[in-house]
Amino acid sequence: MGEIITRFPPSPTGYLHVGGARTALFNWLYARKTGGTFILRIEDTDLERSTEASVQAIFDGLEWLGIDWDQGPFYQTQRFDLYKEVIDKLLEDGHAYWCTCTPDEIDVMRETARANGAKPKYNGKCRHRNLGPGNGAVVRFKVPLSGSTAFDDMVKGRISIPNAELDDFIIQRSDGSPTYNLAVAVDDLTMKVNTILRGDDHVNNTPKQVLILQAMGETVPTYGHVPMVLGADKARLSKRHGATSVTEYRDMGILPDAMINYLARLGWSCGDQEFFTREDLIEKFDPDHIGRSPGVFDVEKLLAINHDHIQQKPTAEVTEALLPYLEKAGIVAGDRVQLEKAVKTLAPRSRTLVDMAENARFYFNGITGYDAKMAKKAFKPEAAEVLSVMKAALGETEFTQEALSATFKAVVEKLEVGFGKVAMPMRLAVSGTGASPDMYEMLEVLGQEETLKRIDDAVAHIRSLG
RNA sequence: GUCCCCAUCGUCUAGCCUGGUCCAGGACACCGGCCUUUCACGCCGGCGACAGGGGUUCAAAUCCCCUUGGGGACGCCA
Repeated sequence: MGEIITRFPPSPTGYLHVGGARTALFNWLYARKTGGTFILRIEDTDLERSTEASVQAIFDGLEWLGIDWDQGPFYQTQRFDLYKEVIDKLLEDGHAYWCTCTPDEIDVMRETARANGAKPKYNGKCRHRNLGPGNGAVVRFKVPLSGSTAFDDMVKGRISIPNAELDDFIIQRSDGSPTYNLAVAVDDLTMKVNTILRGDDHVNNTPKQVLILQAMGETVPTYGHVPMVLGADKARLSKRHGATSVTEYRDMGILPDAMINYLARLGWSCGDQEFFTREDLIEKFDPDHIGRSPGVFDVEKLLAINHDHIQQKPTAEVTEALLPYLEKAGIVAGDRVQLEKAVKTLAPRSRTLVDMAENARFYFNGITGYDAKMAKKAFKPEAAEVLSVMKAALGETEFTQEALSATFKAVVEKLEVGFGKVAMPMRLAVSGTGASPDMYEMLEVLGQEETLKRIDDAVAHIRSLG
């Protein structure tokens, strides 16, 4: 086939949703894997619903995911002259005709057909009337009355649809604008797109596009229809199932690499492999392994894979990604070195960057109080004594894990108590809670000065209780 | 209603094209245990599926047919 040329053609009528993101990803991956070209095309022929804000939202979504394009963005509204030319040619060659039937008349046709148990279709009334352009007239494509139109789908195999199922669909609206099927066929042809991975919901449009291309005497691209993404109830994914916009997942603290990993594995597989870096995906993506059945979007699994990425990714990169979430949470981290150390302690216990930012709060913003349940156990009067001893010992300790460990051991021996008697008050004093990172790692991140200060605060707090 | 597509654990899936190595493998979730200074991580183990029925075959999750179920499409939306 030569160079693979794929495209992603969203219509700017809303944000980038996860289903769209996945088809964009598949096309992008295939182009990147094969060293081909990936085109972005904005399908804005619906002047009523297309908005500038949506275009921007789609760019934002793609940018966040790290999906870049080689050509475009092309806007269909800027290509009306081209569509017009093709439509005129189709008219001229007898592959299309003018129609003056009103929407109301067509409604009646459809009602009638439906009542007879047939497929609701336009009945071809104007097909042989040899009408010319007139106000309110549309142009319809002349679909063969018999036979069938087939194509070999990359994921589903050969698909064949009887032409009798199709009606003479509109290719030019009464306002002169082209409709979807016409514009797509023309664009894919002129942009030399040869591989089209798109949602399942387009299967029924494919014969129409094939027919247009054939009428133009052109060859058709290779199609691959990817099954839909469903919600937990197996219905098509929609807002009522929760977040459907990719940027909502960004806001939830999902790493872009985790998002594309999850999205790729939803409907595509590579043996038993679950974890993929971006490079892995590009190297291993193969449309042959796109599944044929629809899949349910499972946030739990997304969170799990996000956790894996948080742990696998180099600390410096996770730290960089965390920055905006810290800012949003109002957390002012210390220097970068300290922050990275903190991130290292937090990674195993954070499923999202939002979690991680929240878990980092005690390191940098100080503590606002002590967990009540924990305080009842750990802050008994004698704890003040233990903490004082710890403070003295820590004042002489170098804040490295080995030295810290040795100091704790020495204090425990000197006091002749269980380790918990020392660790519990310390943990609470320093973190404010009973759940924190490993003691030595935590103290190392916190540093000597801050640790001693917090111990003082805790001692004062315990004594104030009487 | 008509047409198109799909059908392996609760979920994502491997296996299916090129039948036997599958009394079906992995992951998420769930349950139990281990580790342990907390919470986690990690590790080990458990639960759990070939929609149903017919064929073809020495042999079927794998091939064929039917049924059932699910999804999609049927717009001067894309």
